[in-house]
Amino acid sequence: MSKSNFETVVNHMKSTGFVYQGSEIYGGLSNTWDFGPLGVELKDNLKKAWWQKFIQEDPNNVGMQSAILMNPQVWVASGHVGGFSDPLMDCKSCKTRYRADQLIEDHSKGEVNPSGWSKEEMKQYIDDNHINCPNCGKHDWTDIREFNLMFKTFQGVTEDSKSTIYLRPETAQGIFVNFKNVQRTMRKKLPFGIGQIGKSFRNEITPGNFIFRTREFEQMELEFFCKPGDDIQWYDYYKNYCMNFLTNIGIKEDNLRLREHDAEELSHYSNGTSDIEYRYQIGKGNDWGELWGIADRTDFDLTAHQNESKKSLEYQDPQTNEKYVPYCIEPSVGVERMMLAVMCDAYEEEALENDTRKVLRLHPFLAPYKACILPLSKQLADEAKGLFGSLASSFALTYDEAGSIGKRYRRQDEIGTPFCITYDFDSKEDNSVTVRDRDTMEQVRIKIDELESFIASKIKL
RNA sequence: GCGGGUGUAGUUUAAUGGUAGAACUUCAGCCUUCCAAGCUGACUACGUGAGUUCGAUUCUCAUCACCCGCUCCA
Repeated sequence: MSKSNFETVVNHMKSTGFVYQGSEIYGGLSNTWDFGPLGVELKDNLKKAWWQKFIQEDPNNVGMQSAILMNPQVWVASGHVGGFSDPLMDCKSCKTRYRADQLIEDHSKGEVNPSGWSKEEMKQYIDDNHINCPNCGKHDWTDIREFNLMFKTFQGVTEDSKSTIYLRPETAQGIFVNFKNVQRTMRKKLPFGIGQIGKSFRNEITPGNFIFRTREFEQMELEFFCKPGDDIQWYDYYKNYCMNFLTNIGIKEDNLRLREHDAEELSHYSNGTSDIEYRYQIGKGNDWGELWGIADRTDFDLTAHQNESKKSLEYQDPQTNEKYVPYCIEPSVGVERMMLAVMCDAYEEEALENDTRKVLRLHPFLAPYKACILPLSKQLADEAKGLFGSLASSFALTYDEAGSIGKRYRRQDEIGTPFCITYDFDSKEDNSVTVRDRDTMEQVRIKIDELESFIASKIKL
């Protein structure tokens, strides 16, 4: 049993139909990846798992799906237009890149707060105060360039600036702006949560590491609203809940850790932020990578939208008639990152007597195919296809008749199929098939009538 | 975006200033009654573009992509 490493897993995903390079036949487009037939199944199953555990099984929570394109004022309120664009400048001498505001803050030891300054003001301050490159000591700066992380596009046929809109950089704001709608129409009382799964877009300065950081990605976010003061308990609750979710879907506990942000790292509006990190083992000295962010965002977002929109986002307590803006706990996770973590822990090269077997030990709930239907001989192909037809409406299945039976088992091992169902020469007589287990490699005889409930019982989360 | 590295079939690779050979994979046929069998055959590659040259996969330049750092985050 050899330890899987990141590179092997990436190669495996590329060569077995999970992920392809984006726009490959045109030379690619940097940091875009397409999910193949197996990748989309796995990704979909991860989303189903999240939805089941965070929405379906939790009487407090409901789901929604907001539009990717939103009124630009949303991003003013959230701080993504303006404050969140990074003013970057490079040292021409040693080519190191800095954030201008960071340089000024560090230089003044925190006494000067350049947030809200224009880039000209910042450049002026840096020149006036002779702030030199911390790396090489020279004063040879490029101009400051605003780097906004939001993708811009235009709404309407004419490309004038009035119709400039953005692709959302996070799904959360779509929830905040619908807080009242959901609360009223679902007749929700605090505490309750609203969850959403969907694509977000960020013009990252440095994307990379395969699907770990891409400019287009999919988030699963829950905004859990509660009474101010109750936030600490729910914050802790969700830290645990998320951690349990991950181990439940097959991520190894040893490869997970919870890292609490310290005071300096903490956003000014946050009462606490933790990252669940996974040991991706990407590159050297970069073992741990952020997987799931859990933040106590206080009433920051709802208050910001209340101020910007001039619409009340207060909640009235039905018992006390007290009115207040709720606090919010936000567990936010990237689907692709979760997929990567799951794959890294599932992949194994298992040494057998004469060879090694590549096997993806995916939780059956997540497996792209729940079972593969195999005729023991091609003479049994018609019967096996009939069996496929009778089960395909219940599960994602595949079918294979090419090559030896052992070869076909191994093909399924590589893509994580938990069960192989072999229709043999006795099947017609005894109305049974052989079910071979991916993990134990053991075989059991199962009545065809009982096959559906057998599989169903094995693939639950 | 900046610095460094890499680029030959799906994968791993070989050779070469005269347009590429293999293994595994895949596919077809034969065979095969439960863990990568065998036999026969087939498909598929010099990332892209330009330059030098009689001729370039090989040399030069550009470009694209990927990897490692800087930075950031789900």
